[in-house]
Amino acid sequence: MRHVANAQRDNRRTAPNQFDFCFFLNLHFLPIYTTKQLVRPTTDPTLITPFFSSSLSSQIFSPLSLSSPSTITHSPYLNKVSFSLATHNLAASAMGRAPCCEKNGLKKGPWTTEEDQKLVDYIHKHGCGNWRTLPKNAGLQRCGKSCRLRWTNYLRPDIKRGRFSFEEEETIIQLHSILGNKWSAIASRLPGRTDNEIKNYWNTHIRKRLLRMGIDPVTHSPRLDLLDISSILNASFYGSSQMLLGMQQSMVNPELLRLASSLVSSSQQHKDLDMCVPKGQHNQLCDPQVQNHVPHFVQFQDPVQEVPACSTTVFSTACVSLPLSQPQLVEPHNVDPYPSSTFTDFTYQQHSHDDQIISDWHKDGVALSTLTDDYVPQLSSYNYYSSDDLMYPPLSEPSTFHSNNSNQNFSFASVLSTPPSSPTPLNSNSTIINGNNTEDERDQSYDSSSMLKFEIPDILDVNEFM
DNA sequence: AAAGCTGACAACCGCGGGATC
DNA sequence: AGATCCCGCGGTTGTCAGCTT
Repeated sequence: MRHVANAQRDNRRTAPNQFDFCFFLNLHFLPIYTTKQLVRPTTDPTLITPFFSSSLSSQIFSPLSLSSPSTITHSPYLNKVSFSLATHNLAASAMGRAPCCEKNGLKKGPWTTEEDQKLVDYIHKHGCGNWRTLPKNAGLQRCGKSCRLRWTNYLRPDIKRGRFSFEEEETIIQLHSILGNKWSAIASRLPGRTDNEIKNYWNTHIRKRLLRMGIDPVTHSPRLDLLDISSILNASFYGSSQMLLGMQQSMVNPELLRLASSLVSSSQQHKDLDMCVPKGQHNQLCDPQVQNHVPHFVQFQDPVQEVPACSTTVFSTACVSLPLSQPQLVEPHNVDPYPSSTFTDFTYQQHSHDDQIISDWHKDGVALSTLTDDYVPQLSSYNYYSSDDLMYPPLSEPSTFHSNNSNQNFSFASVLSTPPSSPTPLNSNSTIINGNNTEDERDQSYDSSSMLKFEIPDILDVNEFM
């Protein structure tokens, strides 16, 4: 049965993603101030007030972060000694692999507690020097590679297991938009998290979520081909009351309908990047290797011309322009266009090269921002965190931010992301992402009317930023 | 209750790059 | 300069638990 299930799973892997209607709605109209406000709207206006407060991230979700702190989750394999090596090797053989340890009679598969203890004891005494000789010296029938992986991904004492916080997830997404699948580089900026853990979390949570949102998880750009616009416009989708609610909020807007049609047409015209991509970057964009490192604000932009009153709002990692039905302009004052609280927040010393990449892209973002006279902002404003659920973007004015100066770029991340000089959020248990309670909570949260009708409370004086 | 499906994640693999000989 | 060794990385798989049908 198992192999049948796996075969079916494999088939699913190649199957196209089922379009999820609600994510289309999320995709283009959801303000992305930061996902936090939208994902976790609070009914307490005082928690909304510090909209541009660096302490927002820790405050905004406090009502929902009361759930249990991170719990240590132990490996399901840890106490399961019974492991069929023959079966495993058979499977490996079927996969066409050449098992690296089999020829040496070395054990593979799940680690036992005894093995773990041996490894830990040895490393505590001698350190983890030569992985090749370590297993022999430690009395383990494992290859060095296996020992290293076990140590680095599981046994290392500084590993922070448990659920990912919102801050961590946001950091992962931000960094992934710049670094691509450089999991180790991303992990170096998430203390206590391993690259494997982040990779798994990305693949099992974030990636799927982005896909359902119609966002290319590689480029972090909207992928119109992931969306079945025609099905959106199909009346059959009206079956769900929730969808209907969303439709009432989103599709009723004629601008949205126009946008939908424009998206359909523009989806066929995405090849031409000249209008927004400086020469010299074109080739990079064509290079899939480079694409991973291309912030999406330099990518497909053309649909925006279909939408009036779009502003140029350059985020540190997510260029978001918010379509407005009215040119309600908000110009943030006293906002450092290149604040130190964006990527320069990362004070880690490792991966200087990747830091340079981040820095470079930051500069590129700045450079691009200087082109904003001609720069066509990206149409979509989407929320990475809209998860699997309905998150209908508000079209109400207060929740949209525009600049009345096309040259005015400002980074929401600068004011909404993890506060500078505050490493604690990343380790905080206060905001939990993955886990039984939070996924459910998030589901409930998204389904709630407060989510669907998210608005910035009156107490937030938007005029202050106008 | 059983079968099937899905999510999650530990563990494996091959490959590439740097260090060393 | 070339060969080999070693390590780390990213992609992939296997397995289990829980859920759904």
